[in-house]
Amino acid sequence: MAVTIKDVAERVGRSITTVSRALNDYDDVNEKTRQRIKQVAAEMGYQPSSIAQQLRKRRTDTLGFIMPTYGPRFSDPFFSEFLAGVGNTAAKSGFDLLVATRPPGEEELDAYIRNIQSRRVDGFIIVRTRRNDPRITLLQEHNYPFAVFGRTEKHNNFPLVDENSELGMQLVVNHLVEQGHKRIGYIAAPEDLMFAQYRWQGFKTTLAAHKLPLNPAWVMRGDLTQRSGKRLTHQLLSLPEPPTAIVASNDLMAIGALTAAQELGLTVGRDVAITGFDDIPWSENTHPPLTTVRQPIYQIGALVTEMLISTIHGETPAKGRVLLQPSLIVRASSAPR
Amino acid sequence: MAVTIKDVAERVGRSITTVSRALNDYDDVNEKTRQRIKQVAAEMGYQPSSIAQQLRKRRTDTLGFIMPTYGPRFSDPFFSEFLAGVGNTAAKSGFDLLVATRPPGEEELDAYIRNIQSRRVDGFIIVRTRRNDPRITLLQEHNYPFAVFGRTEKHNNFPLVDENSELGMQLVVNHLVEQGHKRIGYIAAPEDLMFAQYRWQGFKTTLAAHKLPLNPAWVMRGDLTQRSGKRLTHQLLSLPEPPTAIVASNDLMAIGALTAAQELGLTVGRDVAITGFDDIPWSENTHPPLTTVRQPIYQIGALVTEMLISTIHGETPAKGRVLLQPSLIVRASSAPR
DNA sequence: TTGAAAGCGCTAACAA
DNA sequence: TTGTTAGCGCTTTCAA
Repeated sequence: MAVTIKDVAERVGRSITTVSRALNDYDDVNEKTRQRIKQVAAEMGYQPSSIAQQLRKRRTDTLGFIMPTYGPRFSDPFFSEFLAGVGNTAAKSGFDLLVATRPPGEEELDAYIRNIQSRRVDGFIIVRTRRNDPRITLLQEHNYPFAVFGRTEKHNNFPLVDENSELGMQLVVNHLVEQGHKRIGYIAAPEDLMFAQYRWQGFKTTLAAHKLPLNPAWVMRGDLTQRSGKRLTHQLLSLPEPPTAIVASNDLMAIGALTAAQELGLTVGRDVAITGFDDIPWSENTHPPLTTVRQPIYQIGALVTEMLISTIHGETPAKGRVLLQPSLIVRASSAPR
Repeated sequence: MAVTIKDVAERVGRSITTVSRALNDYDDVNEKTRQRIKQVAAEMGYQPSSIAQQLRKRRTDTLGFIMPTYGPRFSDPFFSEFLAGVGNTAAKSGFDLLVATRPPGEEELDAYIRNIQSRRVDGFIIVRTRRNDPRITLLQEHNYPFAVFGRTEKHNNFPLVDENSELGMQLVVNHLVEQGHKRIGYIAAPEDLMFAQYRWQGFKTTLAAHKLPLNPAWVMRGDLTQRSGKRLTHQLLSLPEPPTAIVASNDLMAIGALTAAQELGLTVGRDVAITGFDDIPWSENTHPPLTTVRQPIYQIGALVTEMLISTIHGETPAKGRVLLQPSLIVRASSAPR
């Protein structure tokens, strides 16, 4: 059995109370006593039971992160990088990270409710916001701490980090127009995702600013996977008057689009331009390398986590609402015509 | 404040004990009483404090998964898929999942020690075994439950799942030989990783079986990243007598190799064959699509988790040691010459 | 500077 | 069938 504070107390010949105070650096402990206690505790390999501490202190020093996933074979690279940002930052502040995966929907919300009611974690990290995000509604109703990557359609009166996707799309479209493209197609993201809105807005607005046509036949909606990017691109490029450039709203779909274009015998960059969004690590290793918009996922994860921890500590986060400016990464998939 | 068992007890006019027993379906509770208690508990939104339960029951129903990661921008797709397998399986058995990321080394081992001593989790999932894995040594010394994906150099007297990499490499080499290749290069994985050993063994042995030469100049060692695959392939293909086929010991390095070959103006599949290992999701979307060996990562994650949970429950896992048979996925990167 | 005692919320042995 | 009691391991009053 593991060594408890009682074992240490008996060994030192002091009370449990004194041991606790010594170890927690209270200043009403005799310096010699403290040193001896610390030494013995170390020798015995004493480590306080985190469970007992949690019960007593009424906090868990644990963050909850429930990843919204669809199929089992889920491998959106977004998550591993974001997770690293969250995990490392949490660890730095002495927080643990409780992770779960749930498909968006009832089960997902149940998981939140159970974790709230059983006080399993001190707060939640939310990602991939939806237009009317039930997770946020729930958390606000319960007055439970959380911090978010992404905005929602409503108030947004909570700690959040988001990236300025409208600007990102503006950069993409400007770039394509400079390359001489006039017929630009779009592969949108699922409508309920908030970032789909912003990216689409940015696309539409910038197109209009250039007085370019927005042919409804050139607009498709995918599900963020390569598979759908590939399928939709096949459709786009088989139109009687196909677009000369295809803007995908994430990298995964853009990668699928590359495949589709090549299957049709086209040379991407020369015959058709394709762009992505996110700058996932392998977008620089696609063939040709992918023009895309950079989002610093790791840093965003870190930032959101800092905000959550501030909130848990009862502080108003130093930066309550951060909007990051993305940058365009031009690669060969949108080479000059 | 959250509702406790005491609140429910007072509301029903029964003792705390009775409420506890009713809710946990003990059979020594009057059926009417039980029904009433359950109903009231539901109405009040009562959920037992998991912390208090953990303290009392002396188990946490939580699994620990410390991911060995190098740089911060870590995005090995292996992990997200494995994590999904672990997470979903754990959830199915009522276990939570505590996740952390640590670079292999002291800090990593410290994290294990602290989690063991503070009894934060009931057991650990270990991945990416090293030849003499200090994590396993530690866990065995402390007699702490764990289950492993991968073998080690020594006894392997613990619950493990691994895939038969030797066979996998044999399939790869046989395939390349059938395509007429005689000069086959190899990009190895970091030497301390156990799977590097098996894959290398499989490669070497099969080459010898075909009485083909193993030119030391054709063997390179990478760090699993695309970047290193690319760099080493540049070197391999710049040799006076370059190999006509390059076997990479994982997909990420193979993808880097594709890029390098193309930068040198070669057509992969025709001028040079390149193969990977893992079948990560986007190996089918590379250009050309990558010939590789399939590992069912998600299922492996699920299987390891089941083993760990059995071990925690004090059972000997039904299958204590599983060796999965991999299969070769032939794609265009190794088309006939 | 130290210790006794209470109590966080729950389960389980024991008694009634 | 129900309730009383002890106690999991810790922190924190309060009193000495």
